[in-house]
Amino acid sequence: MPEKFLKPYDPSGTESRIYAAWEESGLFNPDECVKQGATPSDAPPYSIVLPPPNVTGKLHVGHAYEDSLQDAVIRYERMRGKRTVWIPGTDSAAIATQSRVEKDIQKKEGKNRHDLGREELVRRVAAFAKESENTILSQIRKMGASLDWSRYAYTLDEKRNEAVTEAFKRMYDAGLIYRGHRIVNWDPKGQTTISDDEIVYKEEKATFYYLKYGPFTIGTARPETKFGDKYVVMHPDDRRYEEWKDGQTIELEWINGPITATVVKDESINMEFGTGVMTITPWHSMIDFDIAERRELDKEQIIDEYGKLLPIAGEFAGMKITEARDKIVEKLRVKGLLVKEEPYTHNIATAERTGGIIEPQIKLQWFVDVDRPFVISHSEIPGIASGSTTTLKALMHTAVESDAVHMPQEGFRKSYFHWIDNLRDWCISRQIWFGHRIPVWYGGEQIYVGTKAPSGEGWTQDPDVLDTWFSSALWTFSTLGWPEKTKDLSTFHPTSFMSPAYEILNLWVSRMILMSGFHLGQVPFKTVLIHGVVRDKQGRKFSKSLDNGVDPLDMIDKYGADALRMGLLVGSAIGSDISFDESKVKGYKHFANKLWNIARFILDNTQEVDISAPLSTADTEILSAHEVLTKDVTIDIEEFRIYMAAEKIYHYVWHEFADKILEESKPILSGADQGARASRAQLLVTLLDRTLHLLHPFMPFITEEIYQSMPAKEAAFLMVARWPA
RNA sequence: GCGCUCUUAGCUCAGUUGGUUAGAGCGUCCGCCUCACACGCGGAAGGUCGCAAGUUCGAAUCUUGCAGAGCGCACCA
Repeated sequence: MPEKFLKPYDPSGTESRIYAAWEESGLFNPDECVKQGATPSDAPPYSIVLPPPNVTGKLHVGHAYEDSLQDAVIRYERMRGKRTVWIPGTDSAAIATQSRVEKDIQKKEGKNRHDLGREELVRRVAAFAKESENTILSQIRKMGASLDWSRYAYTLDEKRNEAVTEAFKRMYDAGLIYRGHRIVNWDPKGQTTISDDEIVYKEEKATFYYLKYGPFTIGTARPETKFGDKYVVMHPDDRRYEEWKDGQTIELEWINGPITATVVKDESINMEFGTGVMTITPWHSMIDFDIAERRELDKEQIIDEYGKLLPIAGEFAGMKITEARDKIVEKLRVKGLLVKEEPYTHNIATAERTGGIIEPQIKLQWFVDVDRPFVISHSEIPGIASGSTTTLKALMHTAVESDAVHMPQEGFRKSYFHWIDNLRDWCISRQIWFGHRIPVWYGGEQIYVGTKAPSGEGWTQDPDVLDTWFSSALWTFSTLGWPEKTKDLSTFHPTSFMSPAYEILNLWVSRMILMSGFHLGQVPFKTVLIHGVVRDKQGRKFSKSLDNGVDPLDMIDKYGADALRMGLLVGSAIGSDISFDESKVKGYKHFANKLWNIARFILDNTQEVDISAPLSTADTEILSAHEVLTKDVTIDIEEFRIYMAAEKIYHYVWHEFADKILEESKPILSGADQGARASRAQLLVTLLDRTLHLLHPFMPFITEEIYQSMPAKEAAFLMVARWPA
């Protein structure tokens, strides 16, 4: 027996050695598995693409949880004999990374991005990204993740950029990407558009003003936007305003003098709210914009990109809206236009990354049209026939509705449909510098869309970059070599399994379905299992401001990766939030040691006994109980009850195997009956061997380490040994 | 406002299709360094499974209502 068994289990020394051995064997790569005979060449494929972590620093326990879950699944499938591949990667996360680096530079050097210039800033951001990437990849290795590093991808690498530009061009050619003046979420602080999903709503106490607008009283929380309001809107069924007709014009005294206003009757008005009458500011309000679009009304800009009032505001021009508000209210009061004011609580939109208060603006941007019908040439999605006419929205809906994308959690399914049904066109251009540059060139009146710059003089490329989710949305197939028709693509796509946090169900999952559906006529993955967010013991999110972050590496140093994996997986129903409890991790470190001691006992007591002896009846019974466990655990994993599978094995190992079987074996092993001894020795070795198999997806390191010391091994590594049937 | 989720031991959480004395980790108390393991062993305390009603032979598990916590979406100017 190796000497190391004489001491308590030492994860730190073992884990790095084992991981190096795995990596060196090449067996994370399915092609290598086939070559080495570990997997039959005609075995069914099973693929997972790692949700690429953002290169914005280092990993947190949330990533550790995600890695544990996927690694358990992929290791199980590999042991089932499938051709498994788990593809690693990282995400440039355009806006998140750039704003992170910009903040750093601002703090340390007092410079902003314009001081540095585009080239220099991008260089600095890329350097930071590279550094994070290295940190992150080493962290993932420490977790024991059995990723095929030979297929590593980065959203901003050359291959992925090719996929992005190609995808853009194809969608543009199909009329699904267009450039247009539409209202977008403008972040005056970050000086960029952001998507609906990058908005955080914050409650704000404000004042609600009632203003005299000719014969009407209108309500508003934003008097500073009202300068240009020349449409007064009410519901067509509102009896109170029956005498006013749609299109009728009225003269009235307004903030900066007399104006002509037009009455608009529109059903979008809520009669119950305020006075039932409002004026609209289409340039700075989503709702107003919709009304203006529908009724073809004029739109006028009041506030500029920096949140300052434009000349239309007259004497208030150039003021920041926040300081202008009080002054404008005062003027209204003086002019007798202020009827009353009352306190009011509402949610204001702020930018997630910069904290800036969102000011809706009409801007010329690039959009993905989710409602425009197009002909899908090839489709494998049930309910959408090849050659039929569909829309991106229908595609996203049908993929899940038809169960082509299996979403077993009913709650998340509902929430997905709810989101899809309310979806608006997706603004994909961002006014930042780090990311995939929009593959569009302008030459005078001409527009050129292509994967490379057009030949000839006088073309300038669009300065904007794409929303980071555009490249992430291609992830399941860009990682497999698309747009080339690679063997990987035909073998491993659609991927088998995806497990994102519910936070990015809409941001990412739906958009992967969109892209994969349009470009391949396939779903991106067959099963999506949404998991929860890891929180601290008080149920709070991990954040820098609370300083409650837990570094997975600290946990690994203290307890080992196996213990961390178990601590995260066991007792955490997938989908609900996970409270991170260090004491739990500690408990599973003890469990690892327990297993270690079981192995020591068995290896020590079976060395001088013939372990090929036939089993006794009693021993066969114990073995068949183990088979029941195996069956149970197998079903649990198949149905993604990973947490239950792990707990069952835990319970078996400690309270059945160690407490009962081992204890009862002691007198037999030390007894005089040679037959019984041999039989029992054989039983224990078999049990240990099979248990290691079952436990391996959850605790890969210690199980592999013990396996390497087993008297007879079926495979070079437990990692590629067969799952017991 | 609409939707979703949660409420089980002192703490953090499991409990798969309703079925025997409701589980795990940590914590607490008592006794043990028993020749695999003190990262351990033996024993103990601790839960009217948020509240109320209903369905059922039987409910932590299904239905309804109520209370509390959290999340998502949409924002009403």
